[in-house]
Amino acid sequence: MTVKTRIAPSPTGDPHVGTGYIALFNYCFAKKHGGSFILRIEDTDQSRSAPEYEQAIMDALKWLGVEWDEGPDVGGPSGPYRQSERKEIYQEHSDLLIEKGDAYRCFCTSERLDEMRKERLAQKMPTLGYDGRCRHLTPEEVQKNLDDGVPHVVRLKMPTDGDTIISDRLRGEIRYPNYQQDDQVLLKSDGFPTYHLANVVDDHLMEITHVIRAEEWIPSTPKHLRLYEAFGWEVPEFIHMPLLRNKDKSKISKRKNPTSLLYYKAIGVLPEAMRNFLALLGYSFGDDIEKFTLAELLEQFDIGRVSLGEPVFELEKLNWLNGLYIREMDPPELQKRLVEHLFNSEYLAKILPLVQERIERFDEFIPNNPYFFSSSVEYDPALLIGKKLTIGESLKALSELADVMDAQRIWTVESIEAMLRGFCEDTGVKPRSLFMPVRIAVSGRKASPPLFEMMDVLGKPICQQRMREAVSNLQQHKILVEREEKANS
RNA sequence: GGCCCAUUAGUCUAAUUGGUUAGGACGCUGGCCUCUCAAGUCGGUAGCACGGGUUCAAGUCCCGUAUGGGCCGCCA
Repeated sequence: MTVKTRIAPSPTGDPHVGTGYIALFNYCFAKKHGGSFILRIEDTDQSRSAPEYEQAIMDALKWLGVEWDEGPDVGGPSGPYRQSERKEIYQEHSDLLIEKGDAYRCFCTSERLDEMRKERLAQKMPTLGYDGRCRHLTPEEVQKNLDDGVPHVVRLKMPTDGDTIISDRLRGEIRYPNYQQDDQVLLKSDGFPTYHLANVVDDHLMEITHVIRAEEWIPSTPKHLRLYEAFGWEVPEFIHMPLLRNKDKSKISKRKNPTSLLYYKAIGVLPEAMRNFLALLGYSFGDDIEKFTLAELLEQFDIGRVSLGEPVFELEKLNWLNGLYIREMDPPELQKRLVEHLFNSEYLAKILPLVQERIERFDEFIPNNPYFFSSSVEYDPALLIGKKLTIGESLKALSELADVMDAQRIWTVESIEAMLRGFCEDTGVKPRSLFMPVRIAVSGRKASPPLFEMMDVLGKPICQQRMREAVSNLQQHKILVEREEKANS
């Protein structure tokens, strides 16, 4: 048996450290066993997927040093590798299941489902999933709905008794009682598959032998097993990796942590350090060795050495590792990489038009514009309070804007201006009140080049992080102010 | 609310067939080095969540409790 693993990211956001993390382990496992590793794009959510994100994910994985043998860009024997291009395959498989009686059409509206969920949550009912209403529709009723053009989904029929046992390489056997599994949607009303169907069908057709994915998938694995069984397919081996955590131990999230690989690249984390650091989360090299190359890791890799604790994504060790890599670098190589990173001609060419009118001598170039060269900025948090706004209003605006910024797909002067002005229209906050705090947040200065141009040059990852920092700074400032007021009254 | 996963210092982890003064690293901290800082180097700090069992012997096995987390979407 040839080992085959995959990373299956969804292009719905910036390249995530978790994707890099899981990709790294899939890659190592495949290569260690002389197998292959494939990249599959899971873009079945039409409303959220975007080609820009797909490209960014591929670039980020390459940056990390994780290379795939098959994928949308390089092709391969099991293509296409983009799920949006495999729609018919899923529909055929869905039809097959309906024919065999393992799946059924469901005509329930999302409104009804929402209401049901809310009610059950309120009543603290043990099961929150689908109640199976359409499971017992007669063929005539189904036909009538179909004839009437009622939108519908296809659901998997789960067994109502017995147990499903998941076998996990790291965790042993996990037993789930079937009665509490609801009938998962396989095909959405837009004809696209959900993760569950697409994932199982593709893993089979692409001959994936080992599914290495995050822990959050454990609860839906019984559904996947049911699908393999219904199709009569051989089940791959499951390996559920621990989930990366915020400092408060919750699942890593962009509100509490920079989660974009682009950000780490932007602040000058070396890819070899990032990869080394990611490997260290949940994995130990052995022999007390903490710094190792990809080749060294591959040499001794053993998936059984993964520990199941919940690793907190803390940057101190990353910084230390990065320093180690910098110190060992040959000075010419270091110079080359530093110039590429911070003083490349493309970057300077974007900065200069903004700075040209604002300097009188070259020696002012960097000190007058430190925000272009340093990843963090410093300022008085009180400056983040917009004109005619209270602290609370400013905080709300900046925090909401940070969310809007996260979802911004295209980062150009025009799109940034549209985003900021659109935000003002949507929220009723005046540009006069908003733009200065944003300027402070991204540059730390009251006087700076024009905001949109400056944000374009700084790039999305840096602006995002500075916005998050601003929100956090203002939050702390608010607490201080409130405490003072209390003391005075 | 139900189910599931996890639990070694502030953080990442070792100890993977029960036997160690529980090891390493980051961080923090002290000394040395040194024109300063950093780096380097030598030291220090701090841990088996708790309670029961099994055993000559438990971080390790079993049970319970607690804590943290995940999932319960026409998201993935």
